[in-house]
Amino acid sequence: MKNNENHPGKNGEQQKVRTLADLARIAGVSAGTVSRALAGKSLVNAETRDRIQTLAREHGFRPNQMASKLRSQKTGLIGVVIPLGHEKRQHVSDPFFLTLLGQIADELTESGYDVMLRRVIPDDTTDWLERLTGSGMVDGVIVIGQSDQFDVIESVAEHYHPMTVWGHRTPGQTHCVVGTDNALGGRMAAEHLIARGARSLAFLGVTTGIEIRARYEAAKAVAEAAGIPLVHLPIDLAAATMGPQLEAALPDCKADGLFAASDLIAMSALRVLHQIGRKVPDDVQIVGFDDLLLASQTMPPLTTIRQEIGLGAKALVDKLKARISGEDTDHLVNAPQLIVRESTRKAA
Amino acid sequence: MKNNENHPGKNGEQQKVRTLADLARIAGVSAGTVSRALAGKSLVNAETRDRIQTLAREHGFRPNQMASKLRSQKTGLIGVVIPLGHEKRQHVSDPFFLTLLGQIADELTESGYDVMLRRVIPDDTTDWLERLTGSGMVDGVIVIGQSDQFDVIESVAEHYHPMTVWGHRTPGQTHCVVGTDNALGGRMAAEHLIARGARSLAFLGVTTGIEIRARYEAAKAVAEAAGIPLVHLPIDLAAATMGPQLEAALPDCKADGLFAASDLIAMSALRVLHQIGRKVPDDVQIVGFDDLLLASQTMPPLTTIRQEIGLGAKALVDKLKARISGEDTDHLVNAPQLIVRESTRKAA
DNA sequence: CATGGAGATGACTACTTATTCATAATCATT
DNA sequence: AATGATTATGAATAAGTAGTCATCTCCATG
Repeated sequence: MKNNENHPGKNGEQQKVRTLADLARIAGVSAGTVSRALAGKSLVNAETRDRIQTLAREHGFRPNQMASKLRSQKTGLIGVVIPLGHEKRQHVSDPFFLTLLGQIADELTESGYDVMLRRVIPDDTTDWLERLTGSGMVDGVIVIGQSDQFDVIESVAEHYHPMTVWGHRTPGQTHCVVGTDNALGGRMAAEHLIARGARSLAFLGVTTGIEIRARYEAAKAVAEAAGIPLVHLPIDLAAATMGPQLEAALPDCKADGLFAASDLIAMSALRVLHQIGRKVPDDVQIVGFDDLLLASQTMPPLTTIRQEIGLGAKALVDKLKARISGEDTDHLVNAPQLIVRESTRKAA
Repeated sequence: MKNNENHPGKNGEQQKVRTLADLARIAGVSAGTVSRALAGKSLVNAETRDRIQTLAREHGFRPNQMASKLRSQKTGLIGVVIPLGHEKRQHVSDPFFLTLLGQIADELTESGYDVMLRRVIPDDTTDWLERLTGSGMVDGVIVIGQSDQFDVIESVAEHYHPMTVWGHRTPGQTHCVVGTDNALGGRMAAEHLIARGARSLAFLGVTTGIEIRARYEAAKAVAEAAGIPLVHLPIDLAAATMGPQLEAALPDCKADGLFAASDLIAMSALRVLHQIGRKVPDDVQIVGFDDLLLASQTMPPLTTIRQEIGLGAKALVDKLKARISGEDTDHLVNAPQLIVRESTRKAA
């Protein structure tokens, strides 16, 4: 036992307490006891426990989480990944994903987990997901959006269990998915536009992502069944680029019913339509998708297909927790909801 | 050397390779060599290194990050905290913070760091920040917004160096801050409104947060100097509640020049003004703050005070990296920029 | 007084990797 | 051929905590 521990020495200040062992020396107990005391275990004498906890507080000591996690083989960390396979310039700025992310973070925090956020641009690599699941860093993974990485996610899901994914349900898929019935949403939008008198439709949005493609295809089917044309304008989902694209595309577009892949696109379209002098909903009607908060704030307020973000976030987290404890989970495909506002006409 | 390695045995499948030692056994080298090989160190024979790396790939082996981080005493993790001291219902939904978060995540990813996202509602606890800095979990911390927690941040900054904060610069403060000159922004907004003919001003936004208070006070000073009244309408920053509040407050508000604490409030105000039949900018002019992407998409497009989010994110990360390597850093207070669009009148 | 049991604590080890130090092997030089 | 320099590798250790097991103390019971 060195003698510079008990009496602080000439410099007067005790060393910084960095480890359990440091605190143990000061408290006159063993490191093991300190560990138990700070964990609030009942195996330590209540008095000793209080003394140690007080001491820890005085010295501002907190156990090193890395060591704790390594030892206990639980990290308390959930990886949240946003793959940006298409739309490189989209960054994480997509308000729908961000809202979902926020709610997921809420739910995870509530459950005592921390969130490790990772944005990946898969590009040519296919191990972006493996790198996270195989790292021992996280107890589970939530993937926000499948982008164009369906196959990669699928192959990881075969051997990695604690993972849930926001996105589109494809029959027979392995990975546990929570999402919206995009086909139903697309159908609702097209049917609504047609019911309110639209005679020529346009779909605004790139269909690289599987979710948006499903919306497009469902709308297309409805239009064809009704004998109404539907053109596809591949507008970017990134806020920065969609504006110019719409300005280029809309003046030549003769459709009187627009179905936008997202509220953001719809909002931008509203502005462009206003600029080129087309009245909404009299000259042209428009339906968005998501029902973000801003959908009710546009002028005119936006008719849109609502996705239940809060429910989705809760389901993603609940199912993930179930899977972490080894259970199996069903998919969850929420029915979207048509929210009628003023960007489409009143019922005849 | 056990004999069940070379020929997989009756069960056919080789065991899962979980640790360096496992792989070392298979490769016929020591764990240390595997560690060096996978780290790409030059101390191993190139041929051996390739062989080990190939083997690792075949077995889908990745070193356990927790152990690695514990050993090397670097976590590669940056904590990003959003304190929500006021505005509990705001969640992380605030688009300005989310945009900033996205850009910060970009910058950190670029520098090889991972992001640990934590949303805290300090409420009555004062150790929300200590708990993160003292946990040994992160190499550094970025705090997005000071909320009403200036003192807590300040006290942590005294002993915890690798931290940068987005927010307001207060003379004499210890913690390294990056932000916008809010007073200048407030001044610019008020002066612009007055120059364009406004004769009675209103400020829309709660002033609990230090940044917004600075905007308000600067605008107030300008108004007083010009002999023009300025009323304060404490509108929530949360998207869900600001709408009803504006609907309640704006009809009775006689001001012909509105300065909104955020673009979101301004956008919501535009809608309410439209509903109650007041024309923008003819009857009433309005200036926002932030210059989010949506500011250019409103109708009419929004005159606003632009904050450079991209620059801010880059500065927060660059300064943090400098502080992690022990350097000291200056504050950075960016001058905001007046972006004139159509929600204010043309120059006379 | 001896035994049993409960309660409290310390010693030790596992978790997995990175690094240091020492050793072995190879090659060039005198 | 012997020495030194160089390279490659293994063994041992350290990072800090959590959990297991053994030990020790104390008190009650017979």
